[in-house]
Amino acid sequence: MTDESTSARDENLPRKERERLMRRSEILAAAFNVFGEKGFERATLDEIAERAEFGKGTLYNYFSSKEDLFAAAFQRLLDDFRAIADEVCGQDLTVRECLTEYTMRSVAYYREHYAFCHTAMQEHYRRSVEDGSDTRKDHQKNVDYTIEPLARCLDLGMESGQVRKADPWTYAHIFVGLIDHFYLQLTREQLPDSEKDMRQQVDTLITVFCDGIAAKEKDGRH
Amino acid sequence: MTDESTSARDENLPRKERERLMRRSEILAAAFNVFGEKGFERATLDEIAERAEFGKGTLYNYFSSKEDLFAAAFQRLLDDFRAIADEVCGQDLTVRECLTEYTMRSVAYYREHYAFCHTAMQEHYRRSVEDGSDTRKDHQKNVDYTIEPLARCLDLGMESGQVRKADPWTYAHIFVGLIDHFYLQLTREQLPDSEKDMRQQVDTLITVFCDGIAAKEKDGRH
DNA sequence: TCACAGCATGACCATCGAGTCATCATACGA
DNA sequence: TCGTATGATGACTCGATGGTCATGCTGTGA
Repeated sequence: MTDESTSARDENLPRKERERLMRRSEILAAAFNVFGEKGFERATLDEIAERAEFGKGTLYNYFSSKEDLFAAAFQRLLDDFRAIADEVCGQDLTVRECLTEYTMRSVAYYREHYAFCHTAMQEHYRRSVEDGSDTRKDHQKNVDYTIEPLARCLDLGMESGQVRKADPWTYAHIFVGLIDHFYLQLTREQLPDSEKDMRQQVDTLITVFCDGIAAKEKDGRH
Repeated sequence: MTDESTSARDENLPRKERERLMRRSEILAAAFNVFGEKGFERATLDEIAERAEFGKGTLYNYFSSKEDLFAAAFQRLLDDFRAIADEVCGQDLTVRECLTEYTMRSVAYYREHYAFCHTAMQEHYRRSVEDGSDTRKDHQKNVDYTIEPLARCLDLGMESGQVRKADPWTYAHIFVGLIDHFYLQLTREQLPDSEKDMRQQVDTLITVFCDGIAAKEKDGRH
């Protein structure tokens, strides 16, 4: 739902196309809000259309069904997280800086789109148990997509000697587990508001992780 | 949903009454399953009735609405947790034994009724944000009800010098936060199956907590 | 200015499910 | 055995909502 995620993709398209994407994006934004507030079932297409300032029929010019609209919103969520990882890892940072930055930004994103993140996780879970598919595998695939750049970053860190040699994906998953900690705090509204306090907390967590994965040295200094 | 929670309340009632409670309990059990599998909105009274082997109309002789049925199921959940706390704290145990036993049993309960616990938390959350009431306060009231015996147990521990003097409710809440750790693992299907391994994990966690709240002594021994 | 393509629209339809109630089965007391 | 009360039942009602489509509007190019 970041503006960048919209405009970045539009750049040099004919106006018609750009406008169409714009409208699609507005519908998606409304869907984010309504799905977030009401959950999938209680959200109505009428309300989403009204919020987006379109008629209901218009929605069907952009999405084939309520389910499809939800899937698109969910995909947007994944893309946004992936974009954060891409951007952070694209800069020339140490592994530690990378992880810190990623954590700060993704928690900020969580906070901003808290309601939809919540609904998305619920519905995703419900869907994966519904049709008997393996929950974990499906979920894992999505998580992997969003953090792939982090895994690559860790891999590079291993080659450059910053990080202990191991499977980078394993470390990436452990890292995500640690971030969940913040997500939980968010749910309980226990997260500090100020950027400074937040950075302090993130730093504590990153220290634990970085010490845990740091290349072993003889001096063992923290 | 424990059998005890049903029969314990029935003891010496006239047969009519007992049967009525029994049937109510069966409906509640079906509701646990269907709400758990489908979530509140997707669950239908037809299915709940079918599972309970009653006609749909019969449900309305026991509960006034779908909402009411859900509320009753939710209350049953709280009562069951409360019953665990009551029973554990009723025995003559040290604080540490109490907490260990409570953890083992509540995690076992979580595991058995995982789906409904999940749905219940989701819906409870949704409801509390819906009507603008304060989420945290409402949620806290329910949590407090279920762990009240634990708070009392901690309070006694303080008087008998086992536990550092402080607000027992604060400690009780911290303790619940720690248990959440297991709940999360459960969600990810990462919890050990064997009783022995489980007890091992619980012990680790309890040690952290007990060391943290132990009355301060000069020798400072772990 | 006109014709046409593309798109927005909301009235309409079909489905679904919560909740009702007339009816029927059963138990029990007279 | 009969009459009554209690309670189970599922066909039915009715509102809500996902999805459709005939209509009309707007912008563009001739």
